[in-house]
Amino acid sequence: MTTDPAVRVRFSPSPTGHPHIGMMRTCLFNWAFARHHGGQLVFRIEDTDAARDSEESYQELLEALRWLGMDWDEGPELGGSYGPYRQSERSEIYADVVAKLRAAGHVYEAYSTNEEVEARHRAAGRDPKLGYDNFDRQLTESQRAAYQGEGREAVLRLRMPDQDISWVDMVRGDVTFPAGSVPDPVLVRANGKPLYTLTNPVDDAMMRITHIMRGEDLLPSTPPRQIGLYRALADIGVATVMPTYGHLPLVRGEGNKKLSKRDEQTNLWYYRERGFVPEGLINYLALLGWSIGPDRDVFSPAELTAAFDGTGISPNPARFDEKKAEAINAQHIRLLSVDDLASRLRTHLTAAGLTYDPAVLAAATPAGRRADRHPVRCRHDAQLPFRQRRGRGTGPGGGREEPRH
RNA sequence: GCUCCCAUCGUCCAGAGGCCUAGGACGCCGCCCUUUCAAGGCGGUAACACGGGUUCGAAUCCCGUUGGGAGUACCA
Repeated sequence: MTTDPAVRVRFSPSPTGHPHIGMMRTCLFNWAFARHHGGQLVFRIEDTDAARDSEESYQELLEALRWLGMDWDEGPELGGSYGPYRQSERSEIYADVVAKLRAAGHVYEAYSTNEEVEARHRAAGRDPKLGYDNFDRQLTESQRAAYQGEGREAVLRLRMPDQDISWVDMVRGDVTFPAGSVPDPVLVRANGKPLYTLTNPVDDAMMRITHIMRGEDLLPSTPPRQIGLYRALADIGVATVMPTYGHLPLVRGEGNKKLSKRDEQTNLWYYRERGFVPEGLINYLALLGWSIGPDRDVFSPAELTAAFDGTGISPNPARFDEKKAEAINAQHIRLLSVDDLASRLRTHLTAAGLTYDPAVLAAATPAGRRADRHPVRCRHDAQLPFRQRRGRGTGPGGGREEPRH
């Protein structure tokens, strides 16, 4: 395999639930990396789990990226030369790859149930929770026929290479998994539908992805399996470029745990509703595992992409600190022009079902920008003049509109 | 259990062997400014997990311990 000098990265979420703040951070790093290097960002939807994926969620993902101002070069709604970009539309491609893998002997049919695997571990005196034991690798024709005779349906598993698997991680340096520590993964379900374990590496290979930056939560299982599969894909001519991996530190919530989907703080819209501006949120997110330079933490998206070359990413997990996020956001708000802020305020006023008077808004905005942490609070300021006019006869802006900027 | 990852103030980041009596930011605590709340100014609080090496010299390199996290699905 060769190393392709042009940078091609991807953002490949599954459309389940609302846009997750951790996911957005992952996308941000990929976006910044692509923009910095003048490369391409491929936006791909991994919707191979019909039971969990939803159209609403997909639409929210699009809206999320647009709101944050992260543009992509290939993807749904846009096209590109490696499409389609929704995995649910790529069935024939996967079927073709599977046929080749099968012909080359890289995959095999497995009939074992989890119970049978555990029973075998127990019988051999091993920990029953060890995972799949690669038992079906050496099934004979007659054994296979017997299982089929019972009406069992097989999953397709990848024959993992019998060597240590190691790679140089962009964030962590050398990482090695000993041979035999990762069981043969299932690539295709018994019902014939491909799994993420197959589609993700296949698409990365076929879309010529050069760098894979994603969350650390995927580190223990995914890279070994993917590298194993990549070798097989190279063998059958599907993969030409071995991507470089970079595993980004986890974003944690208030506890010490990874941000959980049930926590409202993981939902991107939570921040938008609370008055975060995209610039502010992006700035804060970038601070989680990275820094633009010594003793500096306020910067624009443009400054981010100019500086973000993929080096210097911290390997340790970061806690999402809402207070600091708000503080960074507030600095961005103060950087906004009065007109700009006023127009953004309008959205919030309208969303809150409040009427607004342009004159009042114009008067309150400078004060709001000067003082408040986010537009939601400015909104209260914008209402203030009404109260004051009634109660104390003070003019719009409460006398605070003196031009101090 | 097994595999992998991580380890500097409460939190995030700086520090890539001597510049460190460890710096910035958020938070917190004072004071100043201010009709309120903010914002702003000034000051303060607070950390290199532990133990061994290597070295003239270690927050920085190596090993171990401890602690934390993640994964261990026909989810992604």
